[in-house]
Amino acid sequence: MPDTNTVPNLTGLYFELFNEIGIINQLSRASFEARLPDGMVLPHFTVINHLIRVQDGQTPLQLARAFQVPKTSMTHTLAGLEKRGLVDMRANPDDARSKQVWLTAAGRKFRQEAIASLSPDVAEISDTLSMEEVTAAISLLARLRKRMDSARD
Amino acid sequence: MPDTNTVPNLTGLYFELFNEIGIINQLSRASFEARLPDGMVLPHFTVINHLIRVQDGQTPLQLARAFQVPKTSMTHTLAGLEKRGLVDMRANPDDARSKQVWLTAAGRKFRQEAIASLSPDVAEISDTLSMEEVTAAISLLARLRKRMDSARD
DNA sequence: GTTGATTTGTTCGACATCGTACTAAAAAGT
DNA sequence: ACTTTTTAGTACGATGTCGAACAAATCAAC
Repeated sequence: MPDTNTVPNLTGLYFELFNEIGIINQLSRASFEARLPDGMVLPHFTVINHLIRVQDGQTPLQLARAFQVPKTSMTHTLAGLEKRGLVDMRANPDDARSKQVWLTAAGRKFRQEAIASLSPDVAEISDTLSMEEVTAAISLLARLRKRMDSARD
Repeated sequence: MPDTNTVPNLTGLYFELFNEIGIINQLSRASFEARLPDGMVLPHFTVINHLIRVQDGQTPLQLARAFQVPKTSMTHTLAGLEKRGLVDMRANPDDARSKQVWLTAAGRKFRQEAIASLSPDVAEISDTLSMEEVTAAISLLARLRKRMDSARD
C-alpha cells in the first residue's frame, strides 16, 4: 500500500530525523543518569565536561548559549553544582553584572569518576557504528545544529 | 597542542555524538512547541503523529515503549490529549487491565494543522542537508537506537 | 481452583525545566 | 551628565517528567 499517511518528502524526512533524535536522547539520558550519584542529572555532568573541554571561567550566559537552554535553567543547574562543591562561582572582574564559573578539584575528580562509570555503557553499544560513521554523524549533526541555531531569530 | 583534555577514542566520540543529539533535541523541541497551541507540548504531537503513522488503538504501554518514556509520563501525556478531545481512551476488549488509544476526528484535524504550521520552520532549515544525507542519518541513528534499546537490560 | 507472581495503569510526591517579572550594571543616545 | 536601552543574573510560579507505591486483572504453577 503506498503511503497515504506518511509524507515522503524532505520535510517529512526531517520530522523522522527529529523523532529518532528525540528517542536516542531519551535513552542516553536515562542511561547516563542511572550511573550518576544521587540527585545529579545529565546537565550537571554535561556542564562540567564542557568546562574542561572548552575552558574554565565561562559566564553562566555563555554556558546557557552553548547548550541552548534558557538562562534560568542554567542558573538552576549551576546552583546544584555549586551546592555540591563541584564548581566555584566568582565575580567577573571585567563586568560586575556577570559571574565566572570555575571548576574545583572536586569537580575535576567528579568528571573522571563519572566518565569511568559511564564508559562501560557506552562501550557496550560502541560496536554499533564504526569510528568513521560516528565521525560522519557528528559533523553532519553539527552542521544541522549550527543552522538551526542561526535560524532561531 | 595535542588533546590533553579530550579523548580521541571511540567512546569519546560517542559522548560527542550524544552531546550534539542533546542540543538538536533541545532546539527542535523549543521550535516545535513555539508553534503548538497554548498548553500543548511536543509529546502531544509526537504521540498523535505516531498513532497515525503506525496504527490506531494502541495501548498506553505500547506507546510508552515506542518512545522509551516511563509509563507514568505516558499516562500524563494521554490525559492531556484526552482532556482536549484529541484521543479517545477505550477499554481493551481483550484485556480488562489495558486500554486502547483511538484518535478522534479532532485529533486527526489537529495533526494536519500542526504539520501545516510546523512545516515552514522545517522548510527554512531543510536546505542544510540533502535528502540523501537525511536518509543516511536516519538509518544510522535508527540502528543506534535499536542497539541502545536492546541493551537496556 | 487456589495461591503467588507478573502485567497494566494510576496516584502521589519530588524535582527539573522554563516563562515572566524583577534588580543591578553597563552601554548607547542625546 | 542624564536618560534610555540593553544585558547578566535571580526569584517565583506553573508545569512537565519520572520513580515509588499501589490496585486491579491476568497468568503460571501446583
